[in-house]
Formats: sequence, C-alpha cells, structure tokens
Amino acid sequence: MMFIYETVFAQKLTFTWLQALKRFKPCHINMSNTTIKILAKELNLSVASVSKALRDSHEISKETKEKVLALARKLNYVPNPYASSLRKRKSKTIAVVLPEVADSFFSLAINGIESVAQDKGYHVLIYLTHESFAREEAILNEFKSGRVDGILISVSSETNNSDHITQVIASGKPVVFFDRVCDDVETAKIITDDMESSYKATSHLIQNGCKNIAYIYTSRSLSINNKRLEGYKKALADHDITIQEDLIVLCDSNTTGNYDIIKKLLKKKNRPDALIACVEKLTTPIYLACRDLKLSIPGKIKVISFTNLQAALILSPALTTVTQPAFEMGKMAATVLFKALEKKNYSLKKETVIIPSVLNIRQSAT
Amino acid sequence: MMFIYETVFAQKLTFTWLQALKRFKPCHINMSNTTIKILAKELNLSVASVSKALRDSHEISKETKEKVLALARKLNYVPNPYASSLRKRKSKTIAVVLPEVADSFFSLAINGIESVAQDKGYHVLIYLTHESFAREEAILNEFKSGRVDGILISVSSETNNSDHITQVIASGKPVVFFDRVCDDVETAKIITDDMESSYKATSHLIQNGCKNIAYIYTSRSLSINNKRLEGYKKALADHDITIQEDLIVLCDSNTTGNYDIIKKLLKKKNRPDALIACVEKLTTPIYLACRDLKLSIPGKIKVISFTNLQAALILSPALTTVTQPAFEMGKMAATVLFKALEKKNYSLKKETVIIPSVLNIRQSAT
DNA sequence: AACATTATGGCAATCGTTTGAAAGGTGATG
DNA sequence: CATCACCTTTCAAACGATTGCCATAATGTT
Repeated sequence: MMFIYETVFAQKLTFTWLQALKRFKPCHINMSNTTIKILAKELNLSVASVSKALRDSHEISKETKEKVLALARKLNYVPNPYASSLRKRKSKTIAVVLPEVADSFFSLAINGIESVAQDKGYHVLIYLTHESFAREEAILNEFKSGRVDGILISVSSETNNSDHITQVIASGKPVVFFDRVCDDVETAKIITDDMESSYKATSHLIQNGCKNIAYIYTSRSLSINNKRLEGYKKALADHDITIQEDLIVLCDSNTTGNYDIIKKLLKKKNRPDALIACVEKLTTPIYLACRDLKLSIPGKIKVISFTNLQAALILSPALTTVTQPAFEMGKMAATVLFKALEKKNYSLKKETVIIPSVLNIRQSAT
Repeated sequence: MMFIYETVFAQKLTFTWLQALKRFKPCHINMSNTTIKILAKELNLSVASVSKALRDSHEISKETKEKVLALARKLNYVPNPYASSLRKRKSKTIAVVLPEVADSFFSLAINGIESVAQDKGYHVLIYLTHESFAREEAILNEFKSGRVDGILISVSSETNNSDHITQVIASGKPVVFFDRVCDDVETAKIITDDMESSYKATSHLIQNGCKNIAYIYTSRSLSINNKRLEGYKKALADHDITIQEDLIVLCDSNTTGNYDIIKKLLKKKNRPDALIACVEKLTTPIYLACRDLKLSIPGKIKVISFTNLQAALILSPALTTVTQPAFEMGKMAATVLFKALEKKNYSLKKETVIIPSVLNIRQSAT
C-alpha cells in the first residue's frame, strides 16, 4: 500500500509559512552548556572533586557533596555523555537492528525493549536493514567501535551468512537475537516455538477437514520460516497427507506482487482448501484475493496467519492467528542483554529462551 | 489486547538450554579495537597525520594516504564515535521522541525518519514517553548535554506545557515537531490538515444522511485532537446541525475501558447514527461494540476512523479511513531537521509543512 | 645565490569526564 | 614529639580523535 501514499503525496506536498503568533520565551539561554569545569570554578573546587561528588564517592565529604549537588541542580548540569563514554569505555547505549517496523510484531517488540532500557537508564539506537544484507553488514560493522555496549538483532530475510555477527561478538560486544536468528551463531536467542505453533495450526486445519493446505512464505533463508515450514510438513506427515510442493509458495518480501501470486495459487486446478500465511503482511492480499475470486472464508477456504494484528478480531471473518509474544520477546531480549552487560563474565553462548506463541482460533478456520 | 499476552506468558515462560552444536568461529579476535594510535605506530607516523590522512586532508601526500587507508582497511579500523563527538561537538545522532510505537502511524513515521537518517549518515536514538509528561520532560532534559544534534518529537497526550521543549531549543538544539505539535513553540512543524480532513469526513457522513454524529477521542490536550474536533464542529455548523456535547466522548488512552465507553455511547436514547474515531486504536472496540449490540455497519451506524491500518480494506465492512501520510511526514520531518543541522544559521522558527491526509471512502460510511 | 612558496608531516592542546595516586590536614596513640 | 591512621581534596594522566600552528624539506622565482 505504501507506494500509493508515496505517489499521491509527492504531488500534493504543500508548504505553508505560518505567521509567528507568540513571542519567543527566553528561559535560560545558555548555549554553552554547564560543564564540570564551570561547577568547579564556581565552587572553588577541583574538577576531580566535583566529579567525585556527583558520583557520590566516599572520598568526598557530605557538605561538599551537597554544595555541588545544589549548584548542579541550579545550573541544570547534564554531564556530557560522550566524554564519560570515552573515559569509561561504556556507552550506556544498545542497538536494535530490525528489518523494518512496518510489522506490528516489531512495533510491539520495540515497546518491550525500550521499556527495559529506560528502566536501566540505557539509550536505544535503532537501525533498519530494510531486509538488505549489505546494509545489515554495514550497520553491524560500525558496532566494533564502541558506539554501543550491546546489540539486539532480528536478521534480514537475505541473511544467510553470519560472519558480520560473529565478528561483532568477537570484538567483545554481546549480541542477542530475537525472533529471526542465525542458528550457527552461538549466542543468546529469544525465539518462539515456531515449529510447534505451525504444527498446531496445520493440525487444526486438518482436523477441520482440510487436505490441500497451502503454505505461503516470504524468505527461503530465514530460519523461522523454515521452522514453520517444518511444523507444517510434520503435521501433514503425521496425518498421512502427502506434501505437495506446489502448494508451498514463495512471495515477495515487498508487498506489491503478492496479491497476484496468491490469486494465481487460488486458481490452480488443485485449489487449496486452506492457507497458512507465515507473515502478517500476507493477510491483506489473501483476504482481497479470496474476496475477488468469490471464495468464501471459511466455507471454500480456511485461513490462518502468523500475525500480531489487533484487528484480526474484526476482520470478516475474524482471522485465526498464531500470535507471537512480541512485547514479551522484546522485553526478554533486552533483559538477557542487560544481564550480559551487568555481570562481568556472563556468557550468552548457551542461553536460549523460548516463549510460546498462541493459536487464537477464530471464524476464518472453523 | 496486550494485557492478555502479558498474563498468559507470565505463566508460560519456558527456558531451554540448547546444546552447543557448532564450534565457535575465531575470525579476528581483536577485543582491543584498533585505534588511530595503533595505526600510527604501525606506520611510523604521528596520530595527527593518520587522522588527517583518514579525513583526506590536503596536508597529507597521496602515497601516505594510501598506506594509511590500506592498513585501516586491513585492521578493520572503525573510528571511536565518542572521541570524535567530544572533540567536534557533533554527535551525528538525532533523537526521535514518540508516545508509543504500537500505532501504525508511528511505525511508518519511524521508517521514514530512519531512511533519511541512514542516507545522511546519522544515527537515530528512539525514546518512548508512553504518553507520560514526566517521562517526556526527563527525556528532553537529557538532550541539553549534546547527546544528540537535533530532536524530532511527537508530544505525549498529557503534554500541555512546553517549557521542557523551549529549554532544549534555547540550549541550541533544533527541534522539529511532527503530527502532535505544541502550538506555542516556535519551531518547525510537520503536520497534516487535521481540521480539513475531519471536516471532509464529517461532511461526507452528513451527505450520507447522518444527523447524530458522535466524535470519539482520547486526549483533551493534544492539538491534533482539537483541530479534528474543530473540523467536526465546523462541518456540523455549516450544515445547520446542532452540536450535541454528549456525543463528543473522551476515551482512555489505555485501551482497556474503551469498549465499555463506546458500548455505553451506543446504548443512549439519542443513539448516534455515525462515529468518527479520532485515533486508530478505537477502531477495534468500535467494531466489537457494534457487533455485540447487533448494530449493522453502515446500515444502523456509519464509521470513519483516523488510521493507517492496511487491514482497513479487509474489515467487515471495509473501513472508511482518514489516512495520514505517515511515512512522508517522518521523512519530511527528518529532512527539515537535517536542513537545520547542515546549514549554519538556518532558522526553523517559521517553517511549517502541511501534508494532506486522504479520505478513503469505503463501505463503512456509505 | 638568495629568497619565497609549496608540500608534507609532527607537536601539542583540546573536547569533558574519570580515577589512581599523591598531598594536605586533623586527631589519636605510643 | 614523632608516628600512624584517616579523611578530604587536588594532581595529572588517561580515553581517542581533531586541528591550528610550526618545522622541515623540496621546489620555484628573481
């Protein structure tokens, strides 16, 4: 859909110069920020003493601490983070590397991550790969410098080599994967039970009489896709249904062509009687294609989608979903990362957390 | 819906310790990052020369530049950003302050912002206020330190005082508002035509025979809400419909109670024949309440919502939306901010950009 | 040949904060 | 009175990169 906005608004951009209505409030015009040096001079103390006072060191007497604190508050002193990052070799910053935030999964995950980070007094840098491996490499490469203390990452759909990640780990920065992981990298992974939930979803369809179940996905290399596919295949096998490779369909990762691909699938001679969509963004084209082909859901065809869309409830018919614990996964990923950052010799190598997804059975697959 | 996940997964959290399957790849274990100093020693040059070579200064000969570049590449040198930020008093970082990312508007906006920032070689720090004024203040206060070069902000719904923002501006950091602005702060604002689009939406309902149009919103203090409300009122007035204050309903900003509030509204003696939802998250409770009360949309009641949900197309019935140019607004906000960062004495005071929203008329309001 | 100019690279200070070591002061103890 | 312990504060060297100015050599100009 995005391309619609882009073209529409490229033409419609309107610039308006509004009248200045109110006067500008002066309020403490201190372009030159107050530094520790200024505090020191003002108080006839050394910078060292001021610094120690601010960090509540035992070396400084209670009275001077109070004087320092008072002036700092008065002058609204905010320490320069880069000076202290440089000296302490700690940035109090983490990076979150994502393919995109269009998806409601990642939106919720960011909320989870940010809430933990804010608690811990950490800052969050966000980077989007736009599903490009080259960008992911470039972004990760920057992290060797010390800009961040640790990294949370959900890899791009193009990623099938993990050297850029192992290099960052080797440079001493903890990395935690969430959702989209690299199996061959030994570090913490926060995932959901993709195989099992896909198995459950498929089994549910089979129990409701489906035999021609199609599986639609968007990336061959993502391990989560493969696990979901595995669950799908296993469910079919366990119910003695032969796997039809032509019902396993690869879509674009850029929305545009998916409607056509799905439509084509639905016009096959062995038309599927159920669809499992492995990612959220396939939901809309599926519903549209079914509507346009006058295939009633769930009558002619049943649908299950992996999605966190709240609106699943109010679709027509209500969508059966596999809902990932997005917020929790983000929160857990951040929590595990902070454990590694706070304990000295904490190893992430064998830490994997699996948070189960939930199959919400609704009308679309009943 | 979120609370459901929270309680479910709190109990279901499962920890699994996976077997280590593959050996760890060594690949350049250089815990101590290569610095300019190391390059200098290796090449028998001074740090100054190396620095200048890397920045392609005319003071350095072509040959030495090449030698330096070669070694830097070989040792995978990445400059320490904090050292150079400290020295240059530039962080190459911007902050994005948002109420939340649950909303699809903000997700798209982040995409827009990030794409521009990545182009310009800037880094993006993200902060969520969770609609709390106190957090917004605390976050903004930190920016006086030089952590970021500029700020993009969409204020919290609690914000009705803007001192924290003018203070940051006074400290020399450019600020650009987008979507949710503070009218009384003189700086760039990227907004959409809230009044006009609300006017259009309301007029559309009136033209389709509605007379009892309810307006549902979530915050009294947000200027965008007030502009939308104004458009609504103006449309009613222009069509000689008296404004009924009890049809202007304030909802929670935390999803939970909204279903009940809407249900109550729909059970009034003077039941509205149309609803305008001023924010995306009200869509689900509206549809659910209508369904549960057996009020057919658009037969008994018509619905229009301000939303960027792609799924609006496949709701039952398809939802009429006022769609904001989210991606474009994010992009524009970032673009304007970078103009201020790159030109020396560029004033943002009178810069306001209005990008129009689009009324997508669909079944729910026909 | 004397002087001016250009090309190249080094010196040292700087950004603001932190921190180990040293210095100054007090009081107590042998 | 000397010694020790302790409390408080200052000194100075980092952290890594940048940059104005200076030094040297090489080249050009008269």
